[in-house]
Amino acid sequence: MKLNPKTNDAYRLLHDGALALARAEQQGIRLDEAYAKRKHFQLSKKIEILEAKFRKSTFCEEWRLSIGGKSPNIYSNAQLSYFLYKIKKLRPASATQSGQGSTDEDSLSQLNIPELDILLQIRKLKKIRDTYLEGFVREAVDGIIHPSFNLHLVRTFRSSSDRPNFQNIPKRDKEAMMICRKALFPRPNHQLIEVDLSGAEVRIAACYHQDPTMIKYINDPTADMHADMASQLFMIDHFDKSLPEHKYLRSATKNGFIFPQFYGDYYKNCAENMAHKWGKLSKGRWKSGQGIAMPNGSLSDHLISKGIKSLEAFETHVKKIEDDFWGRRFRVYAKWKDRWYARYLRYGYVDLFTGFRCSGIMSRNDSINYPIQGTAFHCLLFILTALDKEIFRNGWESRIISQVHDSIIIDVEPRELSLIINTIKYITAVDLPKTWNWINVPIEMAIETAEVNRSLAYIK
DNA sequence: GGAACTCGCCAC
DNA sequence: AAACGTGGCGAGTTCC
Repeated sequence: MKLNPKTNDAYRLLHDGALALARAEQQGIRLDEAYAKRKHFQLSKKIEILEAKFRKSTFCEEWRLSIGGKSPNIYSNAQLSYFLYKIKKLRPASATQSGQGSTDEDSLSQLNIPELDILLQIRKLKKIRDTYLEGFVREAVDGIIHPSFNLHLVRTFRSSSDRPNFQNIPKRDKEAMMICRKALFPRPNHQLIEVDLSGAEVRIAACYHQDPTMIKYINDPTADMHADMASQLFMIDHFDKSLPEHKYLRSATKNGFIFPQFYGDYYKNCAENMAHKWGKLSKGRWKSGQGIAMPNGSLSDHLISKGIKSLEAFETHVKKIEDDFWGRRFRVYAKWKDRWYARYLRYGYVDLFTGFRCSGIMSRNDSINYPIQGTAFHCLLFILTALDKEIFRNGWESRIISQVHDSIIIDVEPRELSLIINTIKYITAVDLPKTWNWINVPIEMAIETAEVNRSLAYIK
């Protein structure tokens, strides 16, 4: 891509940011190599056993015969797709970009073939072993990993990371998270901490569109956008966050409706995902007792009692809520999106508050998303750079070691912990809005810490 | 034998 | 009118 900072300030941010990130790269992260190799071995054993089990199955035997008695390559999705959808003539749940029947996790599990679950288990373990553990060991020099952080590769002016990529280490899946993150340590007698720009993109978006409803949600600690939308989408009369069922639907709404809507998704996808992926409801007409549990019965019973009896009816319902979301609740935001895209069509570029310019061919969603993503990252980079400067100015031992778009990971000398935290808070609350006066909502950093000598798996 | 592709899957 | 944004990487496959 063409790097196109428009102003001297934009150039300075990248220059100073690159120096700070270079120091993080040079510092690196300690790898417990013996652990990584031990885990690698254990995973190989497990994979071997699962593979043997799979190869003994009638399903695999059928597959073998279908290709003339050759041993199938169980890691070839092309072969698997051919066997499932051309030989066995099963109906693929979805298609890949090139139109082939898909063999991703969602599609395979919908076929309800027990042997395929073994295959999915193998895939998961191989991902952990080959991408993460093997990558860590391959890239370590004298027991230290030095990942690269790039500022010049991403269309939105975010960063990327490689050799190894330190921005996609498993976190959500508990098992994968523990195996991978237990390999990574601070220097001896130090502790790892992670500071996170909370709701970075939503807040930065608000600086652009200045929607009063959104600004209220951000400023009012008692307001809860996700809960409000969950109540509306699932027709919950009295939302109660202390009920696990309501808490689950709140998180489903956040990840299945609100964020996708902000990225430019539309009601049909949202409705399908909310019903199927999160609500565990079938396609078509619903029966009693289906879906996830609710305080009184199942989700299907609850929705049927509200007059929504099928996925199609739910889609219509979600469409109405989407119209309300953009047409009433966040209408200022919606109007900003229209104006913003119109301006891109007219000029062929969009400018960021931070002095960068995104140009080139963009979709409507791109033209809206890029500046928000980029600007949110620039806030993080500003904080990271200023913190790095303070660390060296004061001669502290603590070191920034990594960064993941809206968070910074620091290897902290325990006696400096409160100095580091106070410095970050000051930079975020005072220096940042003073430097960039277009910031008109509070920007906050949340801090999580691990105890001394504990791995990245224990940050909380 | 390597470049470029597809697919799947990890993160934000 | 159209319809989810950004990356990196491993394995398999295709092309030259």
